[in-house]
This record gives sequence, C-alpha cells and structure tokens, in this order.
Amino acid sequence: MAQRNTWQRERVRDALADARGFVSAQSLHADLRQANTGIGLATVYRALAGLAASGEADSLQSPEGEALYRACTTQEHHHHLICRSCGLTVEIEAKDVEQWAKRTAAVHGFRDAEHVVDIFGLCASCANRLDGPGA
Amino acid sequence: MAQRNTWQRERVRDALADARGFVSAQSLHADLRQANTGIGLATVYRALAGLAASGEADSLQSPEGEALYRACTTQEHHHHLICRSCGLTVEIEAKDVEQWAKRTAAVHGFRDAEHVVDIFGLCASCANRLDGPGA
DNA sequence: CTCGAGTTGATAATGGTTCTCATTAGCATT
DNA sequence: AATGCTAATGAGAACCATTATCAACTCGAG
Repeated sequence: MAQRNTWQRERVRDALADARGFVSAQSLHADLRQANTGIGLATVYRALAGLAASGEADSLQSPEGEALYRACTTQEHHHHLICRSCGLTVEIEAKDVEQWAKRTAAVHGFRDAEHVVDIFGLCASCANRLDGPGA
Repeated sequence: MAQRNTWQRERVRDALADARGFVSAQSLHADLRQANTGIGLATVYRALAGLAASGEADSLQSPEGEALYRACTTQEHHHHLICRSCGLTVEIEAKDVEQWAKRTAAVHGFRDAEHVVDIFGLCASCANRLDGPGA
C-alpha cells in the first residue's frame, strides 16, 4: 500500500480549496488549528507536498521566499495573476506566451523548456480600498 | 555621503560578474572566502542587495527557496533563459510578453502589474553532453 | 591628520521548512 | 471483530538561508 486516506489529508485538501488564492502552509495550518483540528504543522506540509506532486495543487515562491500553494481547477498548464495585497488569484491562459517561450528557447538551442510566467499586481478591490480613503 | 567604495563591494561585484549564471549569496560568499578574503557573510548579502537595488544585478527565487543573483548586462527590464544543468543564462527581450502582461492585468482590473517571466531548459551543450555518451 | 558617518564581520536571532521517532490508526486479512 | 503490518501523525528538534545587532573599523572630505 502506498498511500492511505486520512481525515487530515482531506482537511488540508478542503482548506486549500476554500482559499481564494495562494496561501502559505503556515496560514493553512493556523486555519486548521482554529477549526479545532489538532493537526500538526508537519502534516500540513506533507499533505501539501503530496497534493503538489500529484498535480492537485501547484506552488510558487513568494518574493519573500515563502512557499505558497493553491488548489488547481485544471491540471493543465496555466499561469497566474495574483493580487499582492489580498492574494486573490486568477488563472489565465497564455497560448501566445507558450508559443513565444517555446520559440525563444529553440532559437537559443535550449531543449525541454519550462517556463514561469506569473503576474503580480493589485486587484480592483484592493486598489480601491487603498486609494479611496486617502482621497 | 550615502555610499562608500570598499574593496568588499568590488569583490562581490567581480565575483558576480565572473559567474556564468545565477549564483546564491552563500556560494558567492564561499568563493570569496576561498580567495583569502576575510569577507563576512552579512557583507555579501548587503552588497548583493545593494547591487540588486541599483539595477546592476537582479535576483530570482530558486525553486528551493534560495535567492539567486546575477550581474545584469543591461539595466533595462528583461527576462532570462536559464540552463537548469549548468546555470548558463541568456538575457532575452520579450516586448510582446510585456504587452500581453500589461493587457491581461488590465482586463482583470489589476493595477501596478509586475511580472515574472523566466524560461528554464537545457542548453545546447548540456543537452549534447547528456545525450551524446548514451548513444 | 582628524573627525564623523557609513561599513564591516562575528554572532545571535528569526522564521520557514524538513527531519526524527515514538505513537496512532488505515486497511487487508483471518 | 480481532490482528498485524506499516504508512501517517504530531511535538519538537534540527536545518538553513537570511536579517538584525553592535562594537570596531575605515573611507574620504575638510
């Protein structure tokens, strides 16, 4: 037997699905603790690593070096538009960029190209919230 | 006076320029130590942060969460094509992608968009080296 | 040369992530 | 339902990259 079903893994999967955008393992752990689950931090990390490995979630490094995770709605290749204030994430397609990346890699003799394409910005509501009070 | 010229900063700048691709602060520090400079780790970090701030170097997060630095040949905005085997880095322009990123952010109501666009692959010589012997 | 402020470097502190290991609990079998 | 095997769990230690601390130092202007 290679993998067992435990309520802990379910809870992590659920919590990740509930999150609107990318969340850190730490905050996910904090949330789960508040929900009266005595779940351990190490378990959250293990569950997230497992989900990421199986393609059910993907991860990226925040500029601060923290690892962020998010449940994937599709398991296909896609990119992200991320609000740097509230963490809201929009999955975006970028067929043109795919082509460009492939072409660029080929031009320089590179093979097996993978690419990282993510956009960080301020979503409409956050921009509003930050600007509004000041005016 | 806001900034002084010290031999330490010069050495860090030189070491960074000598590196073919991205290097971590740790390995840069190790190299400089081997060169009989009693340079301190904190100083290397400070110098790198300074170079990155002034645009003489840029940084990215490795998948392992380490910060990597590289001397920039141009100070303009650009992207990278990185060999995942030998670390060789090619700076690339991507005007189309810039446009696309800006447009995509706007479509979703995002402001102040920054983007991360990097391509990882296997450079020609590494692909050759890895394939050749096997055939 | 002298003075003052930016720098340096050894070390402690921080904080995220991984490891350890005794205990717990899936799950297939009896 | 009871049993046995073993993966999974969780508390805390271990790790490691990075940052902060602070006394000693040194660049460089006057």
